[in-house]
Amino acid sequence: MSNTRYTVAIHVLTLLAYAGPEALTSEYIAGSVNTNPVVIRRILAGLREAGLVRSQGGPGGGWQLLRAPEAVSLLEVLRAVDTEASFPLHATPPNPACPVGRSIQALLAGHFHTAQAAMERELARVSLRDLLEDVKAQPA
Amino acid sequence: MSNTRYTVAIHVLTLLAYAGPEALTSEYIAGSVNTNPVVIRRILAGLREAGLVRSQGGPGGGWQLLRAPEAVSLLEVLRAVDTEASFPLHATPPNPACPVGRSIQALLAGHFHTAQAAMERELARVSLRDLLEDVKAQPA
DNA sequence: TATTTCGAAACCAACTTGGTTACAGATAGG
DNA sequence: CCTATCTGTAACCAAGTTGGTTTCGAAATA
Repeated sequence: MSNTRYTVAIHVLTLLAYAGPEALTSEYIAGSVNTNPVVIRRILAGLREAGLVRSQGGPGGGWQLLRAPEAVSLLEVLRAVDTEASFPLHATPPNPACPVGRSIQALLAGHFHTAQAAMERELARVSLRDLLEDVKAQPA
Repeated sequence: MSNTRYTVAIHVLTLLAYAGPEALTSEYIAGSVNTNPVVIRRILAGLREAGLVRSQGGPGGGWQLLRAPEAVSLLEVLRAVDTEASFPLHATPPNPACPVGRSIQALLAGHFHTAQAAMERELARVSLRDLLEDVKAQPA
């Protein structure tokens, strides 16, 4: 997870929640994120596959959130953009003739999974509504 | 954290713990990890700066663990190789004229920090000794 | 002194990343 | 049915990262 797509995805979804039922174009969204509309469409395409948003072409079209903001957790967004595992293992398989090399991957996979699960538990506790409320509570 | 250095570092430290007081050369270690000795030296150089290992040149030289295996947690190893933050924020700063763009980074930084702290708490619970015991408990 | 080992720099191919251009297709609305 | 406005997608790019490799100097041992 060494890319910014997760952050951008949360940003965009919060923006859609902020906009309510109104559809936002990728160009408008790109203006808030400060990037290119195609980048936004790429990320939103993944969120659409996950069932979080829908898109509509043509005039007046754009993107809308499909769920209530309180029903979308940061964990769900992570799963939707999930690039892959938190901790990659070896680039090339370790030497199976070595006792450590033989077993280290399975051992680490277990510990890494436990650590990641703890992280995900925290992300599951935060919803788009939480973010939305904090945004609205901001001083102008 | 999208590289394999953390995994390799834990592998190497476990190997050093397995070897006890005996010094292991980067070439021998590379044989277990199945990579190039220079790659091993690069990673061990960082662990030496963190005070976890020491190196010695010349014949009979190599690398040794400086601490008792039970006194080295996976969290400490992570900190020693730490490439950087878990969740990178935006590539370019969001639009400050947008209410969401203005506040999203600070909000996410907080939530990401909480999530990472939970992950680190789990990594802190596992020591090199735990790994060593599991390796030794392996069937031959 | 000869051998072994680390230290460090330089270089490389492969891959990822975010950004950009370009254009086809769909849709709403007059 | 035309036109302006959207999305969808492919293709391309520069920049950065990654793991690996070669090379050579320095230090240490015996």
